[in-house]
Amino acid sequence: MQQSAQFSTRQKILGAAEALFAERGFAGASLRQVTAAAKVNLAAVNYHFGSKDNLIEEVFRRRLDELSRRRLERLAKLEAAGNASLETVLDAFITPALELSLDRKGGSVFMRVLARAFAEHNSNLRTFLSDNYGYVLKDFAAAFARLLPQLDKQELYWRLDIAVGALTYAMADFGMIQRRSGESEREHREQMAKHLIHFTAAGLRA
Amino acid sequence: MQQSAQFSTRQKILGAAEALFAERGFAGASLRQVTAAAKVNLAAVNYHFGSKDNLIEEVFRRRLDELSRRRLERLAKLEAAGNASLETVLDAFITPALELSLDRKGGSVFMRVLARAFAEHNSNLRTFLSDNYGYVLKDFAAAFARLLPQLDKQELYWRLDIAVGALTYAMADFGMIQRRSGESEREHREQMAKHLIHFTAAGLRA
DNA sequence: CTAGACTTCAAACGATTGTTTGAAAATTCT
DNA sequence: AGAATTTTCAAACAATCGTTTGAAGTCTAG
Repeated sequence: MQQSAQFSTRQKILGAAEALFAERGFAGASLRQVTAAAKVNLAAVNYHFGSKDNLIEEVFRRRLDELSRRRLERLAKLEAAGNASLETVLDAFITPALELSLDRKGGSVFMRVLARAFAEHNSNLRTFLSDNYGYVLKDFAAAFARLLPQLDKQELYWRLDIAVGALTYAMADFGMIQRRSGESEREHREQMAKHLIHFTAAGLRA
Repeated sequence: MQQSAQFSTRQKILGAAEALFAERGFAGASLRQVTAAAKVNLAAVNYHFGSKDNLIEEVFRRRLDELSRRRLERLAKLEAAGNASLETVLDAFITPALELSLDRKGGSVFMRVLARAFAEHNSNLRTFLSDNYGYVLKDFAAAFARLLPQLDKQELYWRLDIAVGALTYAMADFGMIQRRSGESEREHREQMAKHLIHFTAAGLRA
């Protein structure tokens, strides 16, 4: 009957860690809480991941490898088809994250974990993310630069910085808007994506 | 010689706690680290504040009481003078925070602590902030509603939610833009405020 | 000056932290 | 089947956590 039986110990730990990190933060969630939620032995974390810090990095790697791939794939398709606009490029960035959020296997809290990482200002974690996934933001920044040739470099960077903030915050569901009753999770997320693209595109080209 | 001598034990603890909470989070910063940085005895925290949770709330109270007062004061002045526009109302919200950031007495990290609180999704902390300072956001939301009568309630709430995200993220300095060499902290912050107002106003009225 | 209140201090409380150990159990390979 | 490898487990490690204690120190009012 237990759903978790079909997952490996590794996957059970990653899933429980992701949920608890989202809820309590990296320092706030202990390995005992994680292993209890995953219904595995405490020592399994150090056996499979070596340390808590490595577990944290693995929580990101599990989602970000595919998320980055899908984002860049969509972006490349747009450019190849000559369909690149502020709206479609923003869509290429947002939609893969939205699909991840709707993924049955617990992807719905990962964006919250990702936003937590932004708050860790000087830690190894931000360096890890920047080193391993910074190229994604770079490619998107280049696409925006092509679409906004009238903006000088400084002006563009300011706007992209603000746009990343709006996207990060909204996709982590940090805001106060709750899903309306009678509205499915999918509908709610799609509404959010629609407004997010509209708002951010206007801010970028203002 | 030591600058801290002019501050009371209470103030020294609040200042050190604010800085360490910004850097390591609430769970990540221990009371021993806080009292060591403040150069006071460990027991002083429980003597003056009762508990770590109370200390956290007091870190917010110390800044937010005045910040909220100044924001609403500016907003009221705008409305009295009939000068309310998206730009001026956003300015009323942002400028007091900018001034706080430039305050010599360590206000520069408080906005980062505030953004951390947004990541604590279900904790007592968000309830505390919402209960005690939620009226500020409510008053500003009402002002925006008056300025954007063409938007229905749902549409308006979505945009305000996204705007709050952009403001929170940017004012916490979570982004990647660094202060340029030869640029003062004040100039940097003022540039940020200018771009933030421009971007957000465009997003709101798009 | 002295009594009383306020503040600081070193030390210790039990609980919890991440990590390690070595043996038991389960799995894989020949 | 048995040998070898991988995985799980209960137990313990030292370190650190928030909090409490009671005595020593500092300050203020009468």
